[in-house]
Amino acid sequence: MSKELAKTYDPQGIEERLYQKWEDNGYFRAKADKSKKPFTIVMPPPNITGQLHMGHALDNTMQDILIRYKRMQGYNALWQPGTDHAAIATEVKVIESLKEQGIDKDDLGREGFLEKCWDWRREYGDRILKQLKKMGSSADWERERFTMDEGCSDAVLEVFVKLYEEGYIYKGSRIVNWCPVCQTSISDAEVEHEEQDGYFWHINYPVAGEEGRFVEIATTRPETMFGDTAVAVNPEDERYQDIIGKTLKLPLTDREIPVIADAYVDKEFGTGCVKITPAHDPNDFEVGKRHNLEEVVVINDDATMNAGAGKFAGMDRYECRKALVKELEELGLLVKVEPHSHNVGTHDRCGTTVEPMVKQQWFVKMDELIRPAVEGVKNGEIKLLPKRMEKTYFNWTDNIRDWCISRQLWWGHRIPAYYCEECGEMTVAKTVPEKCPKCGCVHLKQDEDTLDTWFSSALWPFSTLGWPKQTEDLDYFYPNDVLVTGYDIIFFWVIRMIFSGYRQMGKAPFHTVLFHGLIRDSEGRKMSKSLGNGIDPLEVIDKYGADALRLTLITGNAPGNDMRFYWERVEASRNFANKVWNASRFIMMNIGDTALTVPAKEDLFTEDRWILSKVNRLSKEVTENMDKFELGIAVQKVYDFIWDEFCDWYIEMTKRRTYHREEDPVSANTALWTLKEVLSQALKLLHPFMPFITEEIFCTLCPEEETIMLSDWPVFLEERDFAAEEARVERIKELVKSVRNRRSEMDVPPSKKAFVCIVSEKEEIREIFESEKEMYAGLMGASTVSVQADPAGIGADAVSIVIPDAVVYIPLEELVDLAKEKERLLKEEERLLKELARSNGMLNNERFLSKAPLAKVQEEREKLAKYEQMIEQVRAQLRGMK
RNA sequence: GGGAUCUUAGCUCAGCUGGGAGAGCAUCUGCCUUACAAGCAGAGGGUCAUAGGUUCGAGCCCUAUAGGUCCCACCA
Repeated sequence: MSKELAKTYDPQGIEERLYQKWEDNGYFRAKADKSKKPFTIVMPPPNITGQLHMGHALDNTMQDILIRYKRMQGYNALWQPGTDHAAIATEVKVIESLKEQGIDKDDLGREGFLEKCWDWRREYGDRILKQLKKMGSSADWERERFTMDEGCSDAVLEVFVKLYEEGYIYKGSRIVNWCPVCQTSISDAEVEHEEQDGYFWHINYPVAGEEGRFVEIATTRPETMFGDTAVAVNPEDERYQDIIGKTLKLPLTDREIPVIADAYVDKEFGTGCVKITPAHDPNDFEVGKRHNLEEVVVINDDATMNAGAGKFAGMDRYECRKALVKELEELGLLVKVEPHSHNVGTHDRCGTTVEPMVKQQWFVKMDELIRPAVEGVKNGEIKLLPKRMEKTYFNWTDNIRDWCISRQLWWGHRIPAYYCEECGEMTVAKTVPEKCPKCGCVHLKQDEDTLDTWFSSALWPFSTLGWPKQTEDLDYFYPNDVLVTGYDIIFFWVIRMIFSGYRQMGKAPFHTVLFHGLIRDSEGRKMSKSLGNGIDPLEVIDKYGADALRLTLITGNAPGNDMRFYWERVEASRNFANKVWNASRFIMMNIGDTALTVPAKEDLFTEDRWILSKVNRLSKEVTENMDKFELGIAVQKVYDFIWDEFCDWYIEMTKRRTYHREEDPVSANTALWTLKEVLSQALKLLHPFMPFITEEIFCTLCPEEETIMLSDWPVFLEERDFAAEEARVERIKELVKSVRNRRSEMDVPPSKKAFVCIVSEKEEIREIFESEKEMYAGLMGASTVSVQADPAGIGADAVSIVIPDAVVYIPLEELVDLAKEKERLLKEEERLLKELARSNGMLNNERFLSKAPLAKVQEEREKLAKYEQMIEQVRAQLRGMK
């Protein structure tokens, strides 16, 4: 392969080619292999209705980073992908698309409609997975699963029947959240509460048999009055003691309802009298149960009023409200109307105001099932990151309510309950019973309802591995290791996976849950279709490449925090990619066809040891942060190393050697070898974050290697730790920076090379600056450097710079202004005096000396000595000027 | 109503167990130095929301206040 690279990094073309290579070579595959340690992540299955959005991009980037990292560490890393049938979301989409073709769902019938859903799934089901590939996702695609495929459906049946037989699943009449538009019940988790402005209508209910006496109730939903079966007051409320037990005439009807006493009523709120509508309000439902009240349903499934509403029958609930209020007003029963804002439940899918309805539904009894899931997090078997998510988690588990799992939809797993058409007996079984076990009748009808989509995703960590079959994969890859997901589905999904894992497998599904936040737009708003502020990750990839997008999503963000998306940040990431590209290009250009040999240890220059030591420790720090799931910190360290240390210093330091290789081939070989060595280490550390560019460079740099993906993750090596050389280079950097700074301040053109003289009384300091001259002279624009013990021979017109343990002189006759020099030195003295005061203040503090750690005190003493020495030098300079 | 979280440079955010405030972008100055102008060198810019407290020492821990965001919740 040629070692020529283009001048700027162009991700187009490269990414697709490399991805193809990875897939073709089966690098993503994971096979159960007892000789290796497994590392497993299951991908949160995206909906088959989905298009890649920033949330997916972030979620999958994080998973891919972890998987690639572990794979390089030698783990058998499985990233299990798949998609979710997304019951209601898909059904809505399919209905919409049918409508465009002028087809009505009901005309198709159940079978016909399901066919259309499967068509949809075939057409769009893996669209999003293809998009995920563009991100560089290294999932084992051959294992792709679908929540409604045969195996996953088996798992659903198995769990349903088991939980039913164990008594955890029951069918019952309860108040459920009903969506009148989607015409299905929904679980509590699917209800979003929003503050809405409404009214409080005060209505008089006449007391039966007592002409002219009324009870004033206050309601936000007057139309439900047709379903009232009582009015309740607080038993302690002295205002109403005398009417408890009396009867009221329900206006506009011929019904009479009792006044009951129930502690649920708040005396202070409203009028202290509450109309009770058991069929249309969850609280009233409870009150009704306590007082044996009738449940009168007055609203239809489509939110129109039924016959119970008398002449308002057939009207929409809100139309009825309007007409009813008008009528009450005319009758003189409307006392007043107050503005009132209150929380209204809406369906998270369609935004429709939820109607509480009494319905026969299927539920999972949660109180007992949730216990191991609570225990598992409490005892640390499962860690939630960041830790604060545990509070959210417990907040939910502590207030757990039974889970309504039936949906009045067609697309989904149909509930395996069968009813005898003769005697009505219900049988729950995995397969259709041949006959009714009670009466023997052979005509059985399956329950019309399907299951909540989360019922199947709750089983995802093990259903994807073959459960309920006891497969080798299941044995090897379960439990999974890490789950990566957004904190927004902690209730929907995470909790349900955890309790299902404990219940069905006897083990937690994973040991760590890594939560990430939301990606917002540049103004901090949620990205949403309705706002039209979403940024398409595919567009970002087209413009800047997948690596740049990945880097953008990972940097500068702490786990669990939301982040804002800025194009400028992508540009910065792209610039980094280009930097890496060009540094590599430079190195490869210099290596050319040279055959490099491993240098003898004594041939390594100070700077070689310094950078080797730096990258060595970098690998340790990156590994530590990866293990803590601090991906942002990990990649930041790699970024800083490559740009600030490797490119800005080391590469510059090697130029004098690589440019004059014929003069000293050994030195050039050592430099080139070190450049290559450090670059490949850095590329490996960067690979999980930026897989494409690192692969492209690595394979060009090391043609003998097949891929960076399967190379060994760098580990810290004691023999590559060069503390002394690091200290020497730090001294030199300090020197170079101060000289550059000075030159810039004095507007010395970079082209002007100057003589630099370094004066130090200390032998060991002189040794450093003397022996490393060649390394740094060019970096600070010096023509020649002289290192001496005293300032003899330096003219009074040289500028001086005080650095620790030395004074640097640069004769710049024509540019020197003595008055300014003096002013500058006085300023420097002032600065050092402040430092001295601070340091002395601490060291003179008895309590600091006695209480602070010894190392800290020592550190402070060293600083004090340094400042004292520097201020002495500054003063000596000032004295010399007089 | 309960809870979480945030407030750090002009902007977006890091700052993990308390020990002299950081990055990217933006701004200013000088450089097209044969890897990179998507770059190099240098500079400016912060009473770490406010008020108390704990501590030898607080951006970090505690309490209160103000403002923002989010989640949960059956007050009709």
